[in-house]
Amino acid sequence: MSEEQNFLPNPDTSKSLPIAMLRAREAIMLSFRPLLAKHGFTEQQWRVLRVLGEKGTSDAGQVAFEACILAPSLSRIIGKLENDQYISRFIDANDGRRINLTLTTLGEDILKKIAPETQSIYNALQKRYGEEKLTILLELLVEVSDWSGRSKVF
Amino acid sequence: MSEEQNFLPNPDTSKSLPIAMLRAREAIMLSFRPLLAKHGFTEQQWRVLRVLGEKGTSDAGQVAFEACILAPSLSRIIGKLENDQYISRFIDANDGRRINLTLTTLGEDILKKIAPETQSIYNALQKRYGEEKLTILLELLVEVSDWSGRSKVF
DNA sequence: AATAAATAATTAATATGTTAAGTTCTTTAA
DNA sequence: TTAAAGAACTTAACATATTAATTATTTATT
Repeated sequence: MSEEQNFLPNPDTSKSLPIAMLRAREAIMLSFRPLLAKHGFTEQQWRVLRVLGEKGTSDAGQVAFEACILAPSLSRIIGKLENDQYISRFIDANDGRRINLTLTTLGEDILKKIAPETQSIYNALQKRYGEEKLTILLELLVEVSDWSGRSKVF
Repeated sequence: MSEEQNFLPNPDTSKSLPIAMLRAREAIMLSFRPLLAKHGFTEQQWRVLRVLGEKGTSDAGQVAFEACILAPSLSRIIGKLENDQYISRFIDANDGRRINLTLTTLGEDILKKIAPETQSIYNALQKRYGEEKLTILLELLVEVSDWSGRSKVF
């Protein structure tokens, strides 16, 4: 019989929202990670490429927000992606502080190659969990993150 | 007018479940981080202390699963927590491979001191987003992470 | 126009995430 | 019973997270 103490007044970890988000995210990423690993990308590198493919040329600040990556991390990530020729960066003509990022042809090609595979993985997840269930979950998550007008969070 | 390309066949990042989880988690953690920082703990260190307070003495594997931390990260974290006298570790009597972890008196004291503050923060979040909404969200998240019987995920 | 305040990005320092390799101990099987 | 397989933890190597400090540029003030 193990010694249970539980002198805590707050909800146990199984009812902790931040921990539940971590676990659920991990469960989902288990399906995606092998694909990314196969192509030699990390999650974060892939998010940067996706955002650039989606929004077109964008400055680092926009990419950081959209990809949910803090500025210091992004600096290193784009350094590597540029070095590997997937993106190129240049100073904004109207604001010398801003760095614009854009996909190279190589970056576009790899994106076009991998994106369909991620779609089929996502379809499998929808089948597994139920499409409407995932839709509701997504809505709730967006609601939580949009509470204060998503201002200055990143 | 910025150059939109969007040659991607998969859902845009605003509809990506993993990204939505990241953002929502970040929105929630914004409320908790200042408290932890005030006491000099990281999120992960705090999760380890919470788990030990909740479950009592546990081996490293259990703590890793409960706190949602991979084994290599946990090794470093418990090294620091032990060094700072919040926990102590000793080899299991029945299995020489296992490391048992337990809170020290100092660890229990700090837990008792901080836990009530986290509770009031959580109450504020419930008021902000609605209690039933958070409950539904939590249920959906648990459902996602429990899909394959939570076996061997960690 | 000169300077202070604000902004965008980077660098620095410490901690954690992730995968692979290594250690030690336990269990299995020949 | 002993060598092989497996399990639990640690170490290593590289990438990212987080906060603070720094640099360069722009905007606001006077």
